[in-house]
Amino acid sequence: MGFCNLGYCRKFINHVSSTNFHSRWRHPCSFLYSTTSNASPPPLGALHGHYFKNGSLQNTNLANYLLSLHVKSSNMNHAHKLFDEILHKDTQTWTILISGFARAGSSEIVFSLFREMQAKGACPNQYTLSSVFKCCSGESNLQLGKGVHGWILRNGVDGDVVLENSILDLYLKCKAFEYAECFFELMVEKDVVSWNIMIGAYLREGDVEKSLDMFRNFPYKDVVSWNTIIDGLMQCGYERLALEQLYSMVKHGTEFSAVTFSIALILASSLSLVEVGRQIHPRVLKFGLNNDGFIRSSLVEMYGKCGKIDKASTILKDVPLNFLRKGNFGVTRMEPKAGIVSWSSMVSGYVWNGKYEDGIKTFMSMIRELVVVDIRTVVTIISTCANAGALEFGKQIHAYIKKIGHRVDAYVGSSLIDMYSKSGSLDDARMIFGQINEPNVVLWTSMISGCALHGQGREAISLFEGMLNKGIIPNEVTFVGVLNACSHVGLIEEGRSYFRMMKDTYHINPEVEHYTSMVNLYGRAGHLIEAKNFIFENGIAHLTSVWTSFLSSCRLHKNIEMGKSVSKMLLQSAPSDPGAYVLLSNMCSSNHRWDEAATVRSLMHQRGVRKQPGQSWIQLKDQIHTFVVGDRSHPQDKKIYSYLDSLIGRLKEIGYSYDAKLVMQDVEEEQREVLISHHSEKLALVFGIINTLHRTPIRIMKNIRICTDCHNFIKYASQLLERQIIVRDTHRFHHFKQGSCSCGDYW
DNA sequence: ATAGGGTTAG
Repeated sequence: MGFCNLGYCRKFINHVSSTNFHSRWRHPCSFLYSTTSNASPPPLGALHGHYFKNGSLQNTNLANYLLSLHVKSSNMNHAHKLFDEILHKDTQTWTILISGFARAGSSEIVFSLFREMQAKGACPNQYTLSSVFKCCSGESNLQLGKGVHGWILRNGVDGDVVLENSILDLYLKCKAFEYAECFFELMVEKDVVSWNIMIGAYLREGDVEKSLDMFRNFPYKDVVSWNTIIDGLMQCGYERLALEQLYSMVKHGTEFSAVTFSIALILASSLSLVEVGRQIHPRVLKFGLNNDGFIRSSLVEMYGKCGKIDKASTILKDVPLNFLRKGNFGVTRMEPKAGIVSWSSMVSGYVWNGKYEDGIKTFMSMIRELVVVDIRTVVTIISTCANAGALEFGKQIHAYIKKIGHRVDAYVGSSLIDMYSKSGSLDDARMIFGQINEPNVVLWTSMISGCALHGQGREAISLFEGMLNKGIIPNEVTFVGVLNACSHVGLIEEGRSYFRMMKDTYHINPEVEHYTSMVNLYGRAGHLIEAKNFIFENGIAHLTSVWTSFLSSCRLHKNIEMGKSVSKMLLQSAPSDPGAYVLLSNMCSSNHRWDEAATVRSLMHQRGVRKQPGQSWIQLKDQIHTFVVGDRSHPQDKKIYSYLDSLIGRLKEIGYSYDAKLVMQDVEEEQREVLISHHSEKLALVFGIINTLHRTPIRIMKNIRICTDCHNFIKYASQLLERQIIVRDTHRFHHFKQGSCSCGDYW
């Protein structure tokens, strides 16, 4: 508490008072505008070159003005270049650049500039300092923040309410609550921002009562106060309460801001109040806010949730590709933060529509255009790569992180571990994990889940034990990983005891995922009775997912009677879920009960239930190639099919036989054999074989589970071709090598 | 120049 007393010394440092940021902001070149009021201003690049040539950059004021123009148009790479050319840098020069990078969220650059500035003997002013604090808050860099705060107190820099707010925010973001509360009490001048910071901080901590209390007792609420409380309540899971506040905001007469619209749209879609969302959309258009990245992404999410995918993708499609082009005057300019989000939502939107390729390509072109992409966005994209299983793109982004010199901390590391393990490279995931020594629960959980995904049950368990030894408290996600690990390897006893540990030692209430994992554990090991008892003992018989898992175990262990009774029940209670139909039909056909299988299929057809079309994809260099069953759309299709036919023949010679039973398709019976030999994973595999060098491992991703025939086929292929073949299905990875699979045919 | 919208693991 050494520097709790905020009696700033009134000693003015000369340059602080003499540097009036705002008055110099417009002044030096204003004549440019007055003479050409209607014409667009000359391109900034030309101005820059002009001044460079005639030596104007020696005039610091003029150079600063030019610098500020670059920063205002978010052209940070130009700004940085100009900055290097300015001969005599004053405090303002540094401040303009630093605040620009702070606004863009490039904290690392801000920190290094700040250090450089101090080393060069330029004295930071309150504007520089609030930018630095903003970055410290963003990165939760308490150490640096404290140091700078100490420096302020030692040097008696005159602070204003803005600076104090940024300090307050720093301590709250770093969870130094006692200190922050004391700081708040002692603030000489508090404004609405100070209150909003406090209210927001309590909500982040989940202290709804305290924040609501503060909010209600605060008479000078502005639109941000309302946004904060509404969004915070929503984040804390109090969606109804949030909606109430939204209504009182309207009653109160506070005008909506862009943020309010964005929050309201998310609220509407999370409460499934599609009508509310639809009412908001035209108002968004009326306010001209449809170019706001946040709002756009909320609209996409809302329409996506209510099944209007077309509408959502239209909203995405409206974004011109040069929307975010930064820099010159003639082009639409956006606030950098919103720009990054809009861009990021565009990438996510593509992914959400299954257009991984477009999404990641957009990212790559963005990197080329923007020098600065903040790390949060990068993390979002890494998780996109993880879900797409796009190893090559993921690697490029990993390289990009190295290039910009960002430290791989627990946050970034977790997403990289997830990306590598979901893309099939557990070794790379292990390598990242080995490089980070942080007792972070998410970090450890990603590694545990990665092992589980690859069937490395023992490794997952030893990681989990290691984590406990380090004193890291596991959470509910950790247990999902651990239980999955047990169920993939059939470690019944361990699974049971970890489930108990979760409830008794860590007081975590099991969620659907944990229950499903337990039912999976018992069921896959063939303990069907125990699985059934578990379901009833835990009162989870109303959950569709546990029965679906149970049903798939019935199929695995060929217990057709139990399977049938469960399916019947499922077809009644969840008639629109395709899972039960598919499983039941497959179970019937694999037991040669063709008629019953056909009945199930026609019932499904009658009820208009459609199964998710199976897709497989494989990445080759910069492209993802996607295949569906019987796909003829690929440019190499002739080559693929003829190779596939000859491969089937060669595999049959070494023992592969076509497995007739199984896998439902919405087609006539006689087409069955043809179809099965043209399953999407076979096409993707052949495409991979043709286009890569001998012995290169092949990685294939699938959006549904791999069928028995394909599993068998790939086993033989891995033997014949001496290739490692890695397949990711919805549940786990299969590593095929020399004729066998890492799952031990247990999936 | 400070606060609010998207942010890693199931």
